[in-house]
Amino acid sequence: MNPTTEARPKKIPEGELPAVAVSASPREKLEEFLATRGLRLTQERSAILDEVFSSHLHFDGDELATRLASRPGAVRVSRATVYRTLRLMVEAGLLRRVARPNGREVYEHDYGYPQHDHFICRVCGELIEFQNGAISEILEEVAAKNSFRVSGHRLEVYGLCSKCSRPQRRHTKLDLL
Amino acid sequence: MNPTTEARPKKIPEGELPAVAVSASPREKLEEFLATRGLRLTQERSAILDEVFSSHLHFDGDELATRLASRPGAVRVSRATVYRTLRLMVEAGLLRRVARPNGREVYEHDYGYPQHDHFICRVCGELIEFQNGAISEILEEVAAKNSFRVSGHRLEVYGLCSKCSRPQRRHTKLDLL
DNA sequence: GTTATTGCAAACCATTTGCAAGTGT
DNA sequence: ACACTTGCAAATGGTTTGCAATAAC
Repeated sequence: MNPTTEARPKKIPEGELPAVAVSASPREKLEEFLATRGLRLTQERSAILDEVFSSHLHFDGDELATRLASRPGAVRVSRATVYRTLRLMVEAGLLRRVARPNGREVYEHDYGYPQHDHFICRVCGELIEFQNGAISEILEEVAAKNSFRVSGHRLEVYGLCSKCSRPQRRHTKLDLL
Repeated sequence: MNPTTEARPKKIPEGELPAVAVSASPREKLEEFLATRGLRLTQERSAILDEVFSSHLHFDGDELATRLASRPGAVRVSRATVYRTLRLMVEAGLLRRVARPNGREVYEHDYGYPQHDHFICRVCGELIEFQNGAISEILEEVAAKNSFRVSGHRLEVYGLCSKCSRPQRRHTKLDLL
């Protein structure tokens, strides 16, 4: 019940990191986060962490659970725990949610990775990342005028990717929104 | 089964409308849309249309269904029909979906209303609209570089509204993402 | 030894859908 | 008459949660 920050190993200089400099590994970051909450780094959480950061791809809870289940010698992790842990990792600043037009919550790395947004193809559903500092700047300006304090944003740009905008377009069951 | 555009009353100059000029009422637009699809403007759809355009507020399917149910002399409209019609109205270009961080799909007018985006307060959940043409321009540029063909976007800017960023902040159960 | 954590299965919950009855043209 | 529509209730489907068993510190 002690509210002071007694357990805070290595004060990491957050905020203005140069878009590439990673001060600590995702694992360290997670450990730090868990410590400050009196939570534990269990085998399950560790396995999830490994799987999540094994590649820089977008994924959803279900996929992740399936991937974990198919790892040969690893700990079994229930779907429930996967979802619970994903929530933790979002709170810890390791992951970020990126909505997709079909109800599934899609995640991506948010730690040690520069801010970016996405193009989302209405046909094939592919996510294409892009970076543009001007957008954040504009948002800050507009926010100031509205006395709004920005802490983050989610920008989804819909349309057709180069593959799907070719002459002979195929029909896919994906035209929501 | 005739694919020609036989029923197209009043060719409306879409696209570059001056942000205020409304060429036809939402009802006309819906009728036109339904006609081209061989669909009907039923009492239920009509009632939903009225309710939807009775105020320029954001709403979700559930809310709308409840509102409709509480209208004294009006037709009863089932929840299922409300959802079905909302989908139609999105396709017709009358409504647009604006995601909210809690799973419910939020709608807003998209016809006769200028393109805009939203600030979303993490504390009170309020949606504040703002307009900024520069953002769309930037997106077009970046998209061109990525051979992506933009058809629309959804930008949600999270943070604190002026009310909630005052010194003594209250605690609310709303801190997702 | 506590207290946090997990797995399971059931619960959630907004939205969708099958189907038989009803309605618009 | 012939689709298109509706309402109802059941189904969906990703995500969450209650609870007893289990593991971490």
